Amino acid sequence: MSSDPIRHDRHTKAMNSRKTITIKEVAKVAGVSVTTVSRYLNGNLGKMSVATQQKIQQVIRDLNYRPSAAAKSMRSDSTHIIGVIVGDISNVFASMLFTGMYKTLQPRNYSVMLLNADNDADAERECVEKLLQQNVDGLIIQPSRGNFEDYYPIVNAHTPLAFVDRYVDATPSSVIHVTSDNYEASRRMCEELAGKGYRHIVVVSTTTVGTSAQIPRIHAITETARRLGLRLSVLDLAGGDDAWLADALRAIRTTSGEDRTAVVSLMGPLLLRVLAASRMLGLEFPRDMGLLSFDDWEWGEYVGQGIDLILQDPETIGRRAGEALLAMIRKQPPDDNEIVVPTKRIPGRSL
Amino acid sequence: MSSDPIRHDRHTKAMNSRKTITIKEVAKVAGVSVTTVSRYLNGNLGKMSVATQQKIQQVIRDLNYRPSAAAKSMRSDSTHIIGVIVGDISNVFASMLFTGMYKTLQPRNYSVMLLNADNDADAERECVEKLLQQNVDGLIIQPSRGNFEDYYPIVNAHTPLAFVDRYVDATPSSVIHVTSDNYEASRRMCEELAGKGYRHIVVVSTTTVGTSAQIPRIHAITETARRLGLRLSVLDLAGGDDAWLADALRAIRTTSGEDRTAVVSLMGPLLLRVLAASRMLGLEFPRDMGLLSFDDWEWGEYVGQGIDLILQDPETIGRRAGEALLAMIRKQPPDDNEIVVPTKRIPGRSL
DNA sequence: CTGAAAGCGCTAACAC
DNA sequence: GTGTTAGCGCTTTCAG
Repeated sequence: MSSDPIRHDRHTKAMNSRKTITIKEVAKVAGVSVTTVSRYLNGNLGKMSVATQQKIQQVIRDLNYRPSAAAKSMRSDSTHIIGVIVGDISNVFASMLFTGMYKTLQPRNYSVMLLNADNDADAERECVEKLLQQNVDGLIIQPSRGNFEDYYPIVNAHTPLAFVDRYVDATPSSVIHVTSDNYEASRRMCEELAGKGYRHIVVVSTTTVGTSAQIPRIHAITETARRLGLRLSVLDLAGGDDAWLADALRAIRTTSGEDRTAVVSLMGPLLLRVLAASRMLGLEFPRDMGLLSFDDWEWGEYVGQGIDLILQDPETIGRRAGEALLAMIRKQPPDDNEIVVPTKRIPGRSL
Repeated sequence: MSSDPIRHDRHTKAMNSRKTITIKEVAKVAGVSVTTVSRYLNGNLGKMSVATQQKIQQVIRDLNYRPSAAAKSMRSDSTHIIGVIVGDISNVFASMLFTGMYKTLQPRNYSVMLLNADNDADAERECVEKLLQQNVDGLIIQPSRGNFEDYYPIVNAHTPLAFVDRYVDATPSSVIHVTSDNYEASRRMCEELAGKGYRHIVVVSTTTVGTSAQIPRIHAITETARRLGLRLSVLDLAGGDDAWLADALRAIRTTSGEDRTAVVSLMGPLLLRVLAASRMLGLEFPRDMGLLSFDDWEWGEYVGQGIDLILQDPETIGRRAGEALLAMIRKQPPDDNEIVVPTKRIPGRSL
């Protein structure tokens, strides 16, 4: 062995291993069987002699051996991959959500495959299909479809599933569900506005997706406004541009008369639009109107004297979803599949 | 067949396929060989009779067959997965970068495995290892290490590689490299500040990573400032909090004397810190000092009367990296491996 | 304490 | 036009 006649460049730093090294070669070079190597790799060192272990370890280093995930998963039927589908990755919400998941999944040695459904039901179906073909161990979805029927393939494949952020009708109890406290937060907000003397609430929304978290918010606001005798207008921005929004706001101001008006934006990106429209109109908050927005991080704090916010906690949503999913994968279903993550009211100077 | 005596629930919507369906079963049920099914699946319908095609398609639907990516990749030695490693996913930059990559990769039917290196060299090494075990078809990395030696395993595995955003010493020309025009943009900015009458530049940086894009920016600013005879201070925030920054800024103001001072923040997150510190001090821009920041999206536009920005285009960086990488995977190396994506100067009212 | 060998689901020669 | 069959690299009984 030490007088190996064949030229090899194992010593070269930039070694160019043409052929992929397999467990078989490791076994051969180490002078043991593949079984033993496999056992070593999986920490299954029942009563393996220390000498053997060291030998194997040495050979693995020398040969630069790297186990093939595909072959492994084929036998063990577990990929240690979690599939994640979000509505729109360019959104800050999605990126924080992902951060949260990652923090729980990575330490447990799970990898994440991240797909974007573009808030589109068909695209989402394809994403699901792709991930099922990858045989992912679990799936976390910010759903773009409203009815659970569309997710049957996942259930049939026996793949643990968690929904985050949005609501899906007829979701079976075996599916994990993690959202913000949309309803409660909206109700409290309405009561606060009324307490502050606002008599007219203008909701700015954009319900591009039927499953949007904006829906329960609108419900809560509607009910609470009715109960408290507040006037309510809903501006759905779908399609409209900033100028359209500016017009709408101006019209509303006119009709408000003596009533104090508060504009409520239902998500971070909408706040930007409201600010742009207000700038066109020369509106100032809270001088001319009150302003409050749902949001995902605190940039609004630095706008003007600070915008009043209801802050979601996407990172926690992601973390909890990841934890619950891992529990399911381990066949230890969590006690409660309905997880609600509280939002936080950040006071500003726009009310 | 129509009088199948065995009870099955193929008609049930929520069918519970216990066993995984393989290509073999499809073949059997369709009354053809596995080869034929495989050919059908891969669109390799040389002279396959239309009848056979339809039959197979039908059976695939009926059985709810889903090809196994692992088995496929094992034979074909290609996973159609691209590994992506970023420094910090919670960063807006990373999320836009990812968006850009995704837009080129997804239509070409590549999936993305996204890992976070936490701006840490060791963590990054593990990420690389993991992705190589997954046998990814290509790798896009926002590098956390400064020397190319550390990336040899990737080269040895013959995996196409692209670096984005940051610089790695001694990178071979076979590796793609996509960055902003950091140097040029910084030089132009200095000249602009001088032209506007600023005599003192205060750079706020945080060089947590040795490979940071902030380095070339600092270089360019240093050189240009010297050439133009501007005074220059560099505040490295590493470790310091907002109060520390406030103190530093106050001290600098004192020493500035009659010189007009401009604060230059080298990345978006730092701008937040500068704003927080200024608020503590009661500083206003541009009344007391000028302010300009590098950033990744235009939120600064809405702060005060609008912050002067140098906007990066992370989405384009990601897109270009994805395109070049795909070209390499197809053995069509792009003409130029050094891709520079221009930044954009967004005028504000803080200078 | 270790090994031999079957087989996971698929592709691609090579046959006919 | 379609079928047979040998592996891809690994885990895991079952046997010593």
